Amino acid sequence: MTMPAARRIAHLDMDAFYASVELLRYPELRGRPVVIGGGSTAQPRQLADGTRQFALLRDYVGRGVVTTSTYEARALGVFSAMGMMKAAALAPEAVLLPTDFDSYRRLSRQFKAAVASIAPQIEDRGIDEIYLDLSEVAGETRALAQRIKQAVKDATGLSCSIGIAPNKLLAKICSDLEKPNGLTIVSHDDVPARIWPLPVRKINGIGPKASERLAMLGIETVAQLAAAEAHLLQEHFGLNYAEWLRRVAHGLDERPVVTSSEPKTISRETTFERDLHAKQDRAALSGIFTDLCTRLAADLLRKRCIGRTVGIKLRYADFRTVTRDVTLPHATADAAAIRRAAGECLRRVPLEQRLRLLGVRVSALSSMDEAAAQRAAVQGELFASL
DNA sequence: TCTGGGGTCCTAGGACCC
DNA sequence: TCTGGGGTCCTAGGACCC
Repeated sequence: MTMPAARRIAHLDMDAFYASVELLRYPELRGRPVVIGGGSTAQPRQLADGTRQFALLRDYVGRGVVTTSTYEARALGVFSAMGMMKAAALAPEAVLLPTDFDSYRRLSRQFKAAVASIAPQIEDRGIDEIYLDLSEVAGETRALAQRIKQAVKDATGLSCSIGIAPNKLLAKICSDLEKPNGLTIVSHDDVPARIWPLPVRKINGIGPKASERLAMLGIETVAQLAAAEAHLLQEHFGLNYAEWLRRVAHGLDERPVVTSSEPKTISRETTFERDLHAKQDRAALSGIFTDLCTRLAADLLRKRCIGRTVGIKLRYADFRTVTRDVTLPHATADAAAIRRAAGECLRRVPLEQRLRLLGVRVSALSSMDEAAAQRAAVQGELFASL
């Protein structure tokens, strides 16, 4: 029997990415707690003496959340996804900056291009992280990782953390172990010593709900998960998830590094500054709804996509979320067609309660250009048959 | 000091078809 | 006309991730 060759997989994660990009632009903020996000639009003001004046977190009012924070802000308890008002209570003196996605995307392209020049097998996992398959790349592992880190630094001025392991599961866990500017290499034999002591929450795919339920079974570490009775996990999590839990607890994961993929859904949503009522705020709501459809149609066009299923999402004041969708006879990217279909969906949902969020979504996507080519081919056949 | 916006994947029931 | 088994599509909700 032949065993497949062991793989060499890396996970590369940029350190506090958005915040670090902002520090490139505003170096005087180094060492200070800085928070990005909150839907804030306030740009720093240039003063007459050449210095800049920044907004402070304590002056924030609104319902935004923290997108990223510097390590100094994290030391004060401010983390991603935390409500800004809560963050302001913890770190009133922290500097508040608005998000600037255009800059982050530009730096993202730069670091990925730098990595690709050394290791071309890249799986995109969002703006600030990637997986790499290094199995076919020459070089001793640590030296290779150092080269990649240096290439990222040279291209962007930013640091990253890299984990290298036989699979994506372990590489992802590793990249987090020595952050920031980390480099962690783990083999399968290291799993008991390096992975088992960690809380189960460190596993990508075990979120707040699952870790809560595991804790109720007395399972808090990966070691305890690895030692858990199979039937106990099956009772509480079902056959598939229980089997997955058992495998990841032993560090097993065969997923390939996927170097290209097509989008499945494209969506736009917005949380209102204050909760809106379908009747009293009908005009405002209608304007927002149409605007979402217009922006969504523009996104579809930019990505050369059309979609056959149109859906809405709404969130009530009490945070309950409902969705409705409808599948059309033909795929579309047209704002008015999307608006009509989404309007039908909206009519199927109760609207007595106030709303805090409205979203529009298009799925069952296909390529605009392939669809056009197929229409042309069909027309050609028709013509030829005449 | 209540909780953004953009995604992916999974489950589960019902319709519908053979 | 009392009841199958498999497959696919559609819809709704939820967990999770960045």
